[in-house]
Amino acid sequence: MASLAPPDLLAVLADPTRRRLLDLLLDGPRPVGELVGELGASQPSTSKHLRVLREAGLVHVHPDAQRRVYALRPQRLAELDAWLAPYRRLWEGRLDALEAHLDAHPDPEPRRSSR
Amino acid sequence: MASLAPPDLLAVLADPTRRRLLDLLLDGPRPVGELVGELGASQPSTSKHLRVLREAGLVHVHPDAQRRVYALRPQRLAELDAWLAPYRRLWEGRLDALEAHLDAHPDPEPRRSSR
DNA sequence: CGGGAATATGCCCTGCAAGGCATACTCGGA
DNA sequence: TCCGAGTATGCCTTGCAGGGCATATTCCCG
Repeated sequence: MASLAPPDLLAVLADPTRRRLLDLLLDGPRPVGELVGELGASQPSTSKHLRVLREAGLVHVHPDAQRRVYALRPQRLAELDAWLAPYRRLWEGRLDALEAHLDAHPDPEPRRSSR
Repeated sequence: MASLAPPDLLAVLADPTRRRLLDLLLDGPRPVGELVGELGASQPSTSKHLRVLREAGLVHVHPDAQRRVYALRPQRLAELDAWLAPYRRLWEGRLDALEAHLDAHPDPEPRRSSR
């Protein structure tokens, strides 16, 4: 089951600027102008990033006169959370002990080259 | 080599091939050869991706003769989980009302002239 | 109506990441 | 000691993402 429908999501989140945008939106919806200000990026650049976020379903826009108020849309991130699930079991469980063990022994008992 | 100051974790995960590698490793540690086989990618390419994963702290290598057995290292993913936390609260909680509201406004139409 | 504010788009340019190929390296076994 | 299996690396090329700039677009207001 491809819990992570569009691999896009991770790719979209790969950009620090976009993550910063999401962070800013954590405080609540904001018009582009404000985002531009706090971001320090140019307005066109910001708009483009917002578009990417919008197309990824990570934000939502709500027109207010000539303004566009962007708001967070966290649902999509639930998919990321789902993708993470199988791994979470690993880092949460006692497997960590095994991991630590391996980490401490870069070169344990050599095995036979049997296949 | 900075183990504690990894390259953008999300940037590393942005690559589908690398995610596929992680997925494969969910089943347990494997030598490069096997990974190459199941991945369908070339050996050099696979090795490069593994390197990126390794430098990001997402996998761990354990030499076995001329083989390199790669294993998952989920800890780093916990960071991603942590990053996700503030958003999780949103999609899990009381924001449902807002979401419902947003749902009533199909916004993702770029071209909308019916005003 | 015209002007101006707020935002989106299109185009161009640059840097970087990913793939392919050949090759260097490192073991273990005969 | 030499050979071959298994893996890493270096170099080159290409496609694409992101930034900047100018401009189109859409709206409010006087």
